[in-house]
Amino acid sequence: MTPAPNPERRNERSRRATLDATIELTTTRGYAKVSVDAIATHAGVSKQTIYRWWPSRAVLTLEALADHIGDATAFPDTGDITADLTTQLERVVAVLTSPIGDVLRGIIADAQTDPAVGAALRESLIEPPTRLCQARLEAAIADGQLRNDVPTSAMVEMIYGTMYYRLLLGTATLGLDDVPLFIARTLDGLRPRSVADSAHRPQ
Amino acid sequence: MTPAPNPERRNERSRRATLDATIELTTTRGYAKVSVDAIATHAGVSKQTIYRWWPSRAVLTLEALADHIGDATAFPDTGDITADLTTQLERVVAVLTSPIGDVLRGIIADAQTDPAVGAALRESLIEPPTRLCQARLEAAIADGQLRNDVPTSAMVEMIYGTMYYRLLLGTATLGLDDVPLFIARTLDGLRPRSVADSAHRPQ
Amino acid sequence: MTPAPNPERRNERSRRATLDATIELTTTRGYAKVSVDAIATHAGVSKQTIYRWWPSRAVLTLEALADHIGDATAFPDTGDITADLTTQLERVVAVLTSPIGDVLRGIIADAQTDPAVGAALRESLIEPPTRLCQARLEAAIADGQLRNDVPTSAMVEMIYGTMYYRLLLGTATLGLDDVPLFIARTLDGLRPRSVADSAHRPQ
Amino acid sequence: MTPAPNPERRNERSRRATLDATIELTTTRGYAKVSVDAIATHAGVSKQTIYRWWPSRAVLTLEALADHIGDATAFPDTGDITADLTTQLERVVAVLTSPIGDVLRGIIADAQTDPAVGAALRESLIEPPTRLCQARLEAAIADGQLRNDVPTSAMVEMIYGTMYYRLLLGTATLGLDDVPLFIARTLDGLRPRSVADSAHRPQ
DNA sequence: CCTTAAGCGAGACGGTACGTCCAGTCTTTTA
DNA sequence: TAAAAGACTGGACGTACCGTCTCGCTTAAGG
Repeated sequence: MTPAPNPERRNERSRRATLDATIELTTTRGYAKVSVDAIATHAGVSKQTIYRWWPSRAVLTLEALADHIGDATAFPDTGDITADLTTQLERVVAVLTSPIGDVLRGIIADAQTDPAVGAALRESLIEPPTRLCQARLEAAIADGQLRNDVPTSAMVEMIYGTMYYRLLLGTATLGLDDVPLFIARTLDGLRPRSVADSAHRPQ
Repeated sequence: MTPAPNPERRNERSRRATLDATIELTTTRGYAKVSVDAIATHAGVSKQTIYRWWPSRAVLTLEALADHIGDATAFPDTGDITADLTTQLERVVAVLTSPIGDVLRGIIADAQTDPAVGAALRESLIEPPTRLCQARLEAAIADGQLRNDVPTSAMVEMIYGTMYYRLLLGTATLGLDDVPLFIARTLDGLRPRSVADSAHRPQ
Repeated sequence: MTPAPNPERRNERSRRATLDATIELTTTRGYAKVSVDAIATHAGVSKQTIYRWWPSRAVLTLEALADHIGDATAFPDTGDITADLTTQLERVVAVLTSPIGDVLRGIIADAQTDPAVGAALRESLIEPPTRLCQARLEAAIADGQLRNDVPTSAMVEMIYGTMYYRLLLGTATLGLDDVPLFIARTLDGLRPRSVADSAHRPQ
Repeated sequence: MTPAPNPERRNERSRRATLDATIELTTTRGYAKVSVDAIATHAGVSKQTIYRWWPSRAVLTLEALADHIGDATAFPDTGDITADLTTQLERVVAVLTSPIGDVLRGIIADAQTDPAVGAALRESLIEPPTRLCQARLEAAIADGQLRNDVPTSAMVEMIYGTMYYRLLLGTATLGLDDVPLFIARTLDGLRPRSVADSAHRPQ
């Protein structure tokens, strides 16, 4: 094992060039067609330097992606949970349907093989927005806009689930227009409104 | 281009051996660690024969999976949609949490790169059960158990979305116990039942 | 082992088509670029039929070549050995410098690997003209035009050696103009004529 | 196209191991039965490294051969051209009749197909000894031991021609005993000594 | 005349080697 | 001691042929 490099001596110029080249190449050629060699060459950086600081192409790309997107994902709070979720999800969909979305799909693909990628993915791209979303949902529960007997983690899964389902399985296209419908249906539930709600409900 | 082989002259023994070896190897070693060479050797079949009938390891594995699972996915209809969905989803989860689930994750990963894999995946593993599910949902709508203003395709996405979200992003484990909750929450909706339902609903 | 086919039942049309296709393809594409598959397809013949009657592509090509050239290699006898050798060698050089010569080079190449090819080569293309040549040389010896203490087999090697040396090693081009020189030098010997001939001769 | 490796950074250990393994395998198993994979494995070297430095198995084997033989082919000069040629040719025949000779035949075979192999063959194995031989012949001409109206290049072809003819066409075995005869006959010429030499000579 | 056995076209098959590509490690030189 | 440069091992890829095999179809010979 290499004895862990000293981050203080790290060359910022190399780091920058590597991240930039990664974004540049993956968004134009497609994640799968970009080799570490290509990134190194394009960045004017040695392969060893890349492997010194990142364990794999997927993790590197993940960092490049996070760096590129920034964390300007502050969740709006207008008081109306439907409106706020819509605003936020539209931003997410906008990203997912851009070339960046394809890169993300490639990373998710690699995460199926390499647990470290999965962990890094959740930590850097999935969980931060999730936490903000859950906080907003908690507020909506406190407001009485959402029921209090469903954990917000489950709510998040319901909200994002459909989107990723389409993205990864390709069963349908994903567009900004879909967002209000996703949210409405998730929040509304599927059962007819008039009859007693609990009739067919188990547990 | 190779001039398209004649399926009538195909050797069934080779086909069987290939599919069996594929299941055997992918479920034990893990999809990502199985090369086409290994499958060929293990099946006592030549690599060329594999490439003659399947365009890629992913499509081969997909067919092996479909062959292995069989299409005994008839949807139950007891009259109670909640119970029937539960029965069915539990079967699905049972598969997804077995070694087969890991293989499927590998194929979904490859589908992100190769559109042909995505198409084959949808056609052989995703859409057939989906169609059965939608038929059952239509019946439930006719029964008055489900609202009639949401397309069944959207219902399917909501039902399966959460499951695949967990499976592919690894945000939480997936177990048989989760199924009733997934279904209950999806069918119930998230908003409190007492207040006017349409207040916050857009569109 | 296949139990030896019955030549009487052989299909002449297939034989012809195979030989013709072989000549056609090898002379146009080059021997090395012609596969048995290609010959079979081009001849409208099955591969099995080819392998039933010929042990290898090289032997097939050899037969095709012999069939194509014909055995019109009667050695002239005008009484003048120098003139006759020149006539004959010019014919040989004409063949060797045509596309056929390239095919022959390919066969000689294969003969280095497969002794059966070597044997067939000698038997069908090398030895028949050699025998005629030796007969003519015997006559010349009887005439007193050639010394009688060198076996005609050795004479043949000297006469053809230079030609094949150039052909196979590519040290120089081979042309009709070279023939008279080859012959003159071979027949003359290399030593100055005036001094006593045996001075430096061993044995 | 691969961007041409830098010879200065070449790993000598890999080079040595590759050349040694090539000699080892080709001389024991026979040139035709040795694959690049086998050489790589036997040398503990990756196939890519072999292809980085050599364009083909034939060229590699050629270099291995040249490396193995060394260039200790200094031509003797005792003043007696017959004796010197004999000494030298006996060395050549000794090599050609050893396992090395079989390897060389394989390379000559490949040279019929691949012009690059032919060029490399001439440059590394054929021409250097040829040049030394020609120099010795020039000296003999100056001595008056050989006639001055035949180019030494033609003399070389006559001297080596017979040998290669036998080697490649297999018309007769090649042995050390043949050398004095080859040389005597070549130097003597074929015509009877007593009569006027130029009688039948054209040109 | 009718069967029977061979040759045949077609092409799938097991197998071997090819030459390329990329991952990840190691080595050398420069700053 | 980080970094650029790039050669290295290792392993999978997909392709090309080889020579064998299996399948129906045709065709000639012998009962």
